[in-house]
Amino acid sequence: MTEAQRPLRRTEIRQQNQALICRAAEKVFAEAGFGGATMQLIADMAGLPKANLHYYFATKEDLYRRVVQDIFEIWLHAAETMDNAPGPVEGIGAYIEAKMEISRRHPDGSKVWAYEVMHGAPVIQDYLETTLRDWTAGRVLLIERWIAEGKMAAVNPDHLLYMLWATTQHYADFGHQIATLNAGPLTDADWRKATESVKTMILRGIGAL
Amino acid sequence: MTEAQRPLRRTEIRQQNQALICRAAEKVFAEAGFGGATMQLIADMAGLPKANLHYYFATKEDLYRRVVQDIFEIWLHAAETMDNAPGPVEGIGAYIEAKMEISRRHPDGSKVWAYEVMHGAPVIQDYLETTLRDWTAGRVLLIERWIAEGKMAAVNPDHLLYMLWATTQHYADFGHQIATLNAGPLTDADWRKATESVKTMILRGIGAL
DNA sequence: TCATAGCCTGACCAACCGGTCAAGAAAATT
DNA sequence: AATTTTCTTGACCGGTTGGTCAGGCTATGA
Repeated sequence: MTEAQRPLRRTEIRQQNQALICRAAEKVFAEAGFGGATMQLIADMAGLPKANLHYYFATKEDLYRRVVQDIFEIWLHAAETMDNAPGPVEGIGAYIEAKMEISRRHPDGSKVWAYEVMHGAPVIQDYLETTLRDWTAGRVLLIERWIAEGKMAAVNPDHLLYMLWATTQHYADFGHQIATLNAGPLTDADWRKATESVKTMILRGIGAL
Repeated sequence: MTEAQRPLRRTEIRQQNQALICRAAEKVFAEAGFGGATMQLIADMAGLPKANLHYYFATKEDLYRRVVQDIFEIWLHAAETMDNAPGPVEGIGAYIEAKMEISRRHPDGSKVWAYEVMHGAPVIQDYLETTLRDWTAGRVLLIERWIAEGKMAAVNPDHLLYMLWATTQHYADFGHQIATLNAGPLTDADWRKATESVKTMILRGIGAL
């Protein structure tokens, strides 16, 4: 990426190459799944010899785990938008916007996550049982409080969360299908319209509008 | 399955073995993706020697294509429930119920479809551009008529369809995640509650309730 | 009963896979 | 400058994969 300047520092080389490999791996894993991806393909995509990948990541599974964890981090970080909101219109509205933005900016990451979960979550099962479960439980309490305060209808909080995840991630995971029906990739305006549609339908669906 | 009775007819043998192989393939493709699945695994799952698979399906890709097409058929058939309905409450309500039932009965098929689309739909691209596009266009007209007749709010029909697909298929594709958060697979009552929640939120979301 | 056509399968193969390794190049340290 | 540590890479390996094939087996039609 950056043209060859002065010799790079050791730590820089490490970080830069690891990031380069992760980016390439994310794309290949998204396009082919774990089984269909090959280290050679990832190496070619990154512009490095295959043996160099194994210098930074001992096994294909280690590299895959790293990619999945990176996505989970991004995903969790966006989830914070839901907190500190006075009500569902602001909280859930902001969460939808954040998740739609991730679907747009990190479609490959979203796909790898989908692959992983569909596969039975062999790598991130513990995350599901700890971090995700805790986060979900906290958000359920938040939603129940909003319901008790009369700020939204008495919907089932779990299924509301599933709907939020499903709808927003669909624009990444099934982006190819949407692009085909749309006769081309979504434009800026398309994404704005999609986000607005999702927000309106869901917020009205939970009686918050 | 059926105990060895009288010798089977030729056509019966063909149909029976092809169905057996397809069922096994669906499961393996869903669990491992196209790249991760192996003909040996599918053969073991079907209880047949690997060479026998190649007698009925020339290549792994042929078998995969058949599995994807079978799912598409089921999917399309369920889509008919939306027609001949007086309004969105009946039409979309029935469609949600049908799709939730498919997610429950054919979770593996749904996952293979998801894999295929995430992969860029190399096998069913033509279906997307013909059959699915036509079906979608027809349903968009139907929804626009309902809107014009004042039976529902003026939502964007495309994004409504995406939401329907995303939400219902999520219960199949991300079933493992849901089961983990739910501390176990969904029961009959759980599925009924899920279907009701989805129906209520979406129908209210489009102003049909 | 016999011939034919369709079904079955163990053994095999070339291609490819993830991963190793030794030897060299480059940077850091002394 | 010398030495050590980290980085780089072509060549290689055992194991697995999709696919083949010859030859045996079984139902069917005459």
